[in-house]
Amino acid sequence: MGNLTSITDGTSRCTRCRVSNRAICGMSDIASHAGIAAISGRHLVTAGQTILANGGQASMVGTVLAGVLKVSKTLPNGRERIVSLIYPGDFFGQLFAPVMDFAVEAATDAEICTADRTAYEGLLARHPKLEHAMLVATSNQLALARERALLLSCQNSLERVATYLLVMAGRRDHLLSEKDVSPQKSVAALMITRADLASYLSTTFETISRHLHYLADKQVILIIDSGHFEIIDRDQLQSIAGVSDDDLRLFQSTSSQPGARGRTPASAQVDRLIAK
Amino acid sequence: MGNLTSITDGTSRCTRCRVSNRAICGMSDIASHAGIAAISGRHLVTAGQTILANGGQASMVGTVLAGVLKVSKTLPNGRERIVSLIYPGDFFGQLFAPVMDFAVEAATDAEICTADRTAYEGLLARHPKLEHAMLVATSNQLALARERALLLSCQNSLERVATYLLVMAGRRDHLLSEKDVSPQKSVAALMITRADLASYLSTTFETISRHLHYLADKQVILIIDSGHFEIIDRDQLQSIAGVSDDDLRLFQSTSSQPGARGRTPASAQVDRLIAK
DNA sequence: TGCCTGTCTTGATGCCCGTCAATTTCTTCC
DNA sequence: GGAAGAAATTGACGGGCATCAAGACAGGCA
Repeated sequence: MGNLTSITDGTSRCTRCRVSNRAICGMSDIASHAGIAAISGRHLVTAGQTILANGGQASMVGTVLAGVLKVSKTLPNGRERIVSLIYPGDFFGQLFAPVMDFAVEAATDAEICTADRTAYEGLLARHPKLEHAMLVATSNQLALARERALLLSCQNSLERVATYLLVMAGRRDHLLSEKDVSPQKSVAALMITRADLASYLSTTFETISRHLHYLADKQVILIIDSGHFEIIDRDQLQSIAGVSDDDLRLFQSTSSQPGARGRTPASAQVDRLIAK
Repeated sequence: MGNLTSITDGTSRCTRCRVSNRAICGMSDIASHAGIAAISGRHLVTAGQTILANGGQASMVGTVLAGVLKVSKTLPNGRERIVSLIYPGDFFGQLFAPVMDFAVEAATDAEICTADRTAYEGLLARHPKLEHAMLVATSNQLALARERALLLSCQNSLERVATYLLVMAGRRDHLLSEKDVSPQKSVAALMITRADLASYLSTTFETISRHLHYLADKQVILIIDSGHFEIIDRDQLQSIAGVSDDDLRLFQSTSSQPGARGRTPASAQVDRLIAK
């Protein structure tokens, strides 16, 4: 963790963590809570920075506090793909395997909370409740990975773009509703560059650009700026995407704890990072 | 479990189970071992039979003893895809969620060992070692699902077919080597129909047929019959697939326990099912 | 043997979308 | 404010592969 920018201030205790209502570390009992605090620390990372390298040591695991991380992998032939995106409250890293199968990088400037992997594994061994929470979270990640594999193979590129817009709009709606804000407009924020999005959706940024403008021409969405899109006709967008509400819900839950509906303490920095 | 064909014979104890060296249930301590035996039972299923329906109750979980199961899902537009294949020793089903996100069906005639889901979850709660084993297995499944998503999105259809042949040949080599058999030839058995394979590889059976004959024309493989292919030039096949040995290994381990190298007791039925 | 059904093979056609290329717009930094 | 570079837009072209279609082949059954 030597190359990460550490933060030390009065808010580094887990109980006051801004994602404690969503993250693994907020779900466990007091004892393990204290244990996590002892082995973890907060860090700032800048967009593009590598946190864990593919093929390198799986030295740590962590949770995203703000911003977006990308999990990516490169094939021998040089083609690279973003396998999954990690949002605030989500766990990242790799347990029980010393060598990373994937790379973890910051897709945007981000704030993360990390712990030494083996120390964390020791904590899991000592705290069954924490291990249980970890199993639930991993099961959810597995369902999500399979759902993604399905969409990648069944949908054409327009459908994938439409689905991403719906998911991101739903995610923001959900976050805002947690803060008792009910906005008139439903807005999808891409949060990441077109190139990253293209890699994630398994297409090219030219194709993404074309599809976004096609949807705007059809009056289904309104382009606010190159990173924000207002959903004008949600029904039609969903019809184009060809997915059910259930499918969307799977992706929208930023929570490791399905159905958890805690209150997020207001945080100017989270707002800024989400609004970005 | 009412509609499954149950088996009751002298071999239904977990300690004598033919996949106990690979499966979850073989990894835990004696106490949980006994617990599993109390809530589980063996069943025969025939090819095409639905074991757990998408959208239905997640009533049970289980382990495959012989044969192949397919995990599939249908999108609202009617397109169906096989999301993953479950081989002997692998866990199947869905934990901590009452409604199935996917369907589980028998791709071939198969023998499975099942347990009531909530009873199994209770067992996990009482036996931390079992829960730990479950977490390790789920983490591995997650890595595998991500690897598959990567290959689906990075490889063209010829590369995917080549990869599948390598994986299946490697899997068989590995199983045979566990029995101290070292065959001259390396043979890939598809084990499933071209239609299922097409769905799994996200292509059509026509394309699969073309690619298999293309590889045969190039003297890379030899068509034994429509379901078996001898690997003549492994290096070239791997070069066509464009994957590393590491990538292949991820798929080949039928074991939930990475690196486990136990002895499989010889079993005529397993042999028949593998040879099929 | 002949019919039928399911699986596999092989050919012809079209289109989605990746690739290349040329601008245009936005960002950053002096 | 202007230059340099990155990101995004827009157009033209071609190939991989899905789709449609027809035939080959094998197994089951009367």
